[in-house]
Amino acid sequence: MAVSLRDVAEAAGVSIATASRALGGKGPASAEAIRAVREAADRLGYQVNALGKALREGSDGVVGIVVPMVSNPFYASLVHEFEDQLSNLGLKLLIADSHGELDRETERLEALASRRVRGIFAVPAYFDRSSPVITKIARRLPLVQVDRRVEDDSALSYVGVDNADGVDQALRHVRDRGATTVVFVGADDRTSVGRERERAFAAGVERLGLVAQRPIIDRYLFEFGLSAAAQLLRRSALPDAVIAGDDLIATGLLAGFARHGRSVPGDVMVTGFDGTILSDICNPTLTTVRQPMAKIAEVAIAQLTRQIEDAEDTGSHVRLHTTLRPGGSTERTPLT
Amino acid sequence: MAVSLRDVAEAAGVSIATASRALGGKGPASAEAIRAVREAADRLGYQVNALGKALREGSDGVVGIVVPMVSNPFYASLVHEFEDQLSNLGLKLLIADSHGELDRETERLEALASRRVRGIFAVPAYFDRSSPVITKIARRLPLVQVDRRVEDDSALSYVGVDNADGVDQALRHVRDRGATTVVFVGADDRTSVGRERERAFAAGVERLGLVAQRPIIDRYLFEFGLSAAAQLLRRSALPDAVIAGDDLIATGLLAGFARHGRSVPGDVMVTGFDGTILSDICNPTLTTVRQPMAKIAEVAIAQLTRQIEDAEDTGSHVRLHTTLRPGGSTERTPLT
DNA sequence: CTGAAAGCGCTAACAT
DNA sequence: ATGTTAGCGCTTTCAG
Repeated sequence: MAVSLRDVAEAAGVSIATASRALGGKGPASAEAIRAVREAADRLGYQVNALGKALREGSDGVVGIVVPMVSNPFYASLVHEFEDQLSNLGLKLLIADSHGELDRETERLEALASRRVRGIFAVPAYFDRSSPVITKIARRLPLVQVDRRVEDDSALSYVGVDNADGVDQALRHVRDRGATTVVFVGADDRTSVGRERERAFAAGVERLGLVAQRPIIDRYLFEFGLSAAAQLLRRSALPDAVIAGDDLIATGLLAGFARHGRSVPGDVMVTGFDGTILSDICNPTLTTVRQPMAKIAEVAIAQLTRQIEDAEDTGSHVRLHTTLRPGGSTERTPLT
Repeated sequence: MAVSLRDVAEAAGVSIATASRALGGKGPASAEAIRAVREAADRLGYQVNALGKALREGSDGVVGIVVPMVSNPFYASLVHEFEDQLSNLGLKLLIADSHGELDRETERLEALASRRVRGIFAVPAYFDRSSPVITKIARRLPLVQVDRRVEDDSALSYVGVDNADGVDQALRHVRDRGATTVVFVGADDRTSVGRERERAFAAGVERLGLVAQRPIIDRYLFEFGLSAAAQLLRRSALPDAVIAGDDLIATGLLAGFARHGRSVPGDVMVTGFDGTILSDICNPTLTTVRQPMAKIAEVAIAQLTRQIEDAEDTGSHVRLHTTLRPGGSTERTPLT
């Protein structure tokens, strides 16, 4: 089998304790011992067994993240950011995909917890139904909610964006470009994000004096955007602008309208949410509400670190700002 | 701290061994003991410490995957597939991002190996320079190369697609639509995939009697496709078709041409590679060479499983077939 | 500075 | 069927 510390110690002619100190650089060790042990370790191709080390130390340098769907470019980028920044701290990332389902989410969270990861970043599948698991796990170990949160989470940490303001930015943007009738095409209204965006839309419409058509709500999928476009075209009149719940839906709308020969932004304007690469790729490019993904990861990691260091740390909620990035999908002469 | 098996055993009034058997369902245990132990475990909120279990058993149910960049939709989807299928086998996925850099790749592979993961899926950063580390790790534990491979890897397992045939499918497709001059815009020619596609292009051009312009090679990035389009436009004449190294580059080309007022497929046809969601999102939709991602994951997992079960298992190479998926980017009347 | 020994939590012989 | 015991590989008192 693999070579263990014992083998190295034997080969170096020292005790296993000395070998450990020599390699770990923690306790005292003579230069001579260090040299001999290092030499033996090299020669034998020794590598610490992280499991043994972790068992002894209570936990290893692994943190987990549970996202609803890695293949959604937004979460892919987010995971990328986390992996990146965590690696600079010497931490590894265990990733789990909940598919936005409670069962899978529960199972994954339990698995991570039982592995004694140092902490967990979670994007809850549901606003209400995920609450018990998330709360339960958070009692056992450091946990930071990212992007989405659960209800009754005043004791939990959370990092996300100001969705209400984000939707408002989109609404004002299309309003300034002449829109009077608008519609919201969003998703997952049983998630905090879905609810927040949908409500912000309703409130914003009211405040800005716009007219809202009946919203269409389903899932964060390109295919949904596609079918939503068809649905909108079946209605008596197209709105001036469609505010989509995320970039995936927005690009689906774009493709759907194109497929039916409608022009964006000519016949209808479209805005997205997230600021993923998708917004650059589509044609016209997508006006979207950009989330500061690197910053989200940074703040979330800082929060988790604080919780790890101070078990008493009480959860804090952080809302970061979004920025509207104008693209071709709303390119009209602004009103003055 | 957390409640351990010992606590449960005590509470249930049995020995720790009985408790283990009662919970694990492995050895013999009386119905009465099982009931008592379960009850105690529930009451105390016991959860196995996966670390202790893993140390004892030599490894835990974790496998690792190292990809060059999770935020590339192709790898995001691949990771998604792996996570999905592995979870059905009760395995967890530890993910690492090499950024396509040798240093990071080496570090991540070592870390995974030292954690005694059951096995590793790796997309090597380089065809040549990654060879030593991949080979070394593969000697220590089950490893399957995915998508890309290293040189001198006859002893290593590999699962990927027939890139040569894939590029050929694209070439024949544009040839059938009237293309005579073509150009390859690819990337990472120090990876197996980059080389294979580039060579297949050169060979295919020859065989089909087409005329190739000087290729442009850089990285698998949208931004590169964008600048490559500009570069092509600066040349004396635009080719009839551009064969891109992947979807990211292809969509960059599409955006680049659009930005300069050129029509695709009118002025120039474009094909991609991978079959990611990007090909649906762009406008026109992208004709692309689809990789069977689910199948790739399936075969790779089967190979890893075989290696885990049989340490002597000698590496096998599997090349899966690609399928050309026609999109708007090459929509012309086929010649007859 | 070094070695002996304990123990992290768990499972698997082995003995009863 | 159950309990005792021996480690998995490592770090860390505690003596010396």
